[in-house]
Amino acid sequence: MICLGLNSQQSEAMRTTEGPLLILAGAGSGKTTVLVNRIQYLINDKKVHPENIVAVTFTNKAAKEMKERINSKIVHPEIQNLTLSTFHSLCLNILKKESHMTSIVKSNFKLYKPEDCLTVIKQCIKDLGYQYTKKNQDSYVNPASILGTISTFKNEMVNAQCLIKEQRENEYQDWDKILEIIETYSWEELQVIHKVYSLYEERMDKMNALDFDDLLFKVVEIFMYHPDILSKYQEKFQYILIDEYQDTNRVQYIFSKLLAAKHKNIAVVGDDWQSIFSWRGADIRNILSFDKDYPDAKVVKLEQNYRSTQTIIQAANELISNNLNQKDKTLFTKNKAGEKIKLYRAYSEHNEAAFIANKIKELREAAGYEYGDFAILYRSNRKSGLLESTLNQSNVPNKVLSGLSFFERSEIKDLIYYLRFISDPNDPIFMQRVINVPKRGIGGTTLDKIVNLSQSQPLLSILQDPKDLTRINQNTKKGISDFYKLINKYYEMSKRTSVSQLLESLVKELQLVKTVYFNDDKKKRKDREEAIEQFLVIAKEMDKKNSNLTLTTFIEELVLDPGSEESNEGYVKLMTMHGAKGLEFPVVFLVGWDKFTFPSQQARTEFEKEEERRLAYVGITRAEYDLYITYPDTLMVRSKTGFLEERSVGMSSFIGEFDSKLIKTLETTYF
DNA sequence: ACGGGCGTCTTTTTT
DNA sequence: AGACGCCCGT
Repeated sequence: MICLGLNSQQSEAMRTTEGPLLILAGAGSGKTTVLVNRIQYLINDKKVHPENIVAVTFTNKAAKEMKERINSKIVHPEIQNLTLSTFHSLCLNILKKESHMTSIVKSNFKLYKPEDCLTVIKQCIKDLGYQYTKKNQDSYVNPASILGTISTFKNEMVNAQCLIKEQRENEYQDWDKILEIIETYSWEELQVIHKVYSLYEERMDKMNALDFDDLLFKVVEIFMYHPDILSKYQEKFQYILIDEYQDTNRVQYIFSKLLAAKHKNIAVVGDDWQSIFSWRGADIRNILSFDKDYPDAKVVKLEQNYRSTQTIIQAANELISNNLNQKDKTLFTKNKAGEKIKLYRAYSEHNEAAFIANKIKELREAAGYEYGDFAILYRSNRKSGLLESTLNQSNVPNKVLSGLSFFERSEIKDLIYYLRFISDPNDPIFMQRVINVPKRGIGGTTLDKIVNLSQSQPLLSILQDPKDLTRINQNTKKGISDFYKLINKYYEMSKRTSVSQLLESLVKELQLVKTVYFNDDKKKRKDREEAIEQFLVIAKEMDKKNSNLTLTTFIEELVLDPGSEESNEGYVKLMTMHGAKGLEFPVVFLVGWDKFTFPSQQARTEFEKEEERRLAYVGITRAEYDLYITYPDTLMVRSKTGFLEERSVGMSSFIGEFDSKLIKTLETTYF
């Protein structure tokens, strides 16, 4: 088969179907095209059944994009049997199928979001006699950082017991790395971590809850202890494809390795230059040493960039060449030199935002760009607010992506937590979020009492008859009773009605905007009503798509993929550089490239600094034609004494890392 | 003693 | 936007 439109490396990556294959795909080298072609080739030419292929991506966005391209390109009666999903949802499905075969997870487990886990952690910290507020106190334990640490250990397949023993528990652990992590903590810190981790495990287990990291960890445990189950999946998934391999962490790496052990038809795609998730446990060594794991691996390099101008590629190459530990490859393009990279020094963050708003309007009028051609990328979400409001003031249509999504809106969150509590009315975490929404006279103290009591008796029975709660006043009692009646009603209803019907009557009964958000101005209230209406539409659509949609499945989908936001055309897109990975835009603004914010002050080790540089590389290579880099000269910074002060910062060191001939410095102006 | 309203501080990056 | 501390009303 001659495949027009693929260069020889791309074509080779497509045709090498048997045995291990490493595809090193530079930015903009047509990676997704190759993957889709490869799947098509497997199905049409190699006659592989779609059900025997699994393609794993990192983000929902990537999975969605690939699905769309496969559906429009590949015609096959059983194409829906192809498994294409993120690591997490793949593992969720495996766990749901296998939970009855093993004691590793209970059937009917539920999934906790990070914020739910944080609530659990806080309670653990408190119950162990530490404090999670008041930073200056001796007994202070930072819940977020403990949760991060637990996540790190779970990614390394270390449970609480294994942590305290400090002994390798199974052959899949990378014990050197684990020791390295352990060494970053003092003995005292480690004791605290161990105590909280143990209690956290116990509580999660008791509530029958799994966190995101458990999804992978538990599947690998099942594979380890049930060879029959593993072999079933090895037979099913004979052809394995893993995208963004440079972002895999240990447990994902082991998962892939176990799955591929039998047939060894594993193709991984990645770019070590774009590895930006090590803070989440991603281990760049997984891609760097793929050829050591599979000595007969074939390596294909996709080095031609089809996305960007010469200038952009040259700048990106010069920047990344400052990193030492990386695979030897190049990135080149046959595209035109194009525009120079524009550099703008702003007086302040306001001035920076105003410049961008102005420039977008100007380019749209003078250069024929649409609003949808622009993207503004920042290091941290903190930056989105100012940019968003400045663009709004200038009447530039825009959308903040990947930040606070639709499902993060508080009225939608209220409803989701109601649904979650209805789906499991014995869950104290879900209850806490809704018991006093709207106000029912139940405050922190009563809540604590209820939660404490729920350790020894079913939550629902406490709410039904709060006789064991000491000293509660009439008003509070009434509130609890009202809440119980409400939940009980919908709990019963959920057994019979569809998700959307349930949600619809819940929305009608709660009247959230009237009862909770009555203090908002008119416009905001209308906005909330519309969001709720939109949520109802989403529920209806999901009901329609899946005629036996259960409340549990509905919730799982929302938890695991809350960002199913359409990348709307006609809007300027705002997102983090992390969020922009895999995307491309005709015109890109990289904002906040000042010394203080980028590279991040938190990045202290050489390794972390290199990761910041890779992030810069990702940012630069998102641009097709026109790239703007901006930085504020002064920044409002909180000093150590706690006061906000204006500090003069200056430009990021990264800007000096590429040839100044590539840069055109723009004049600083007031707007 | 308890709930609720209001002011103040803080926020890397994400499945 | 959320979490938390402080103060006032019941």
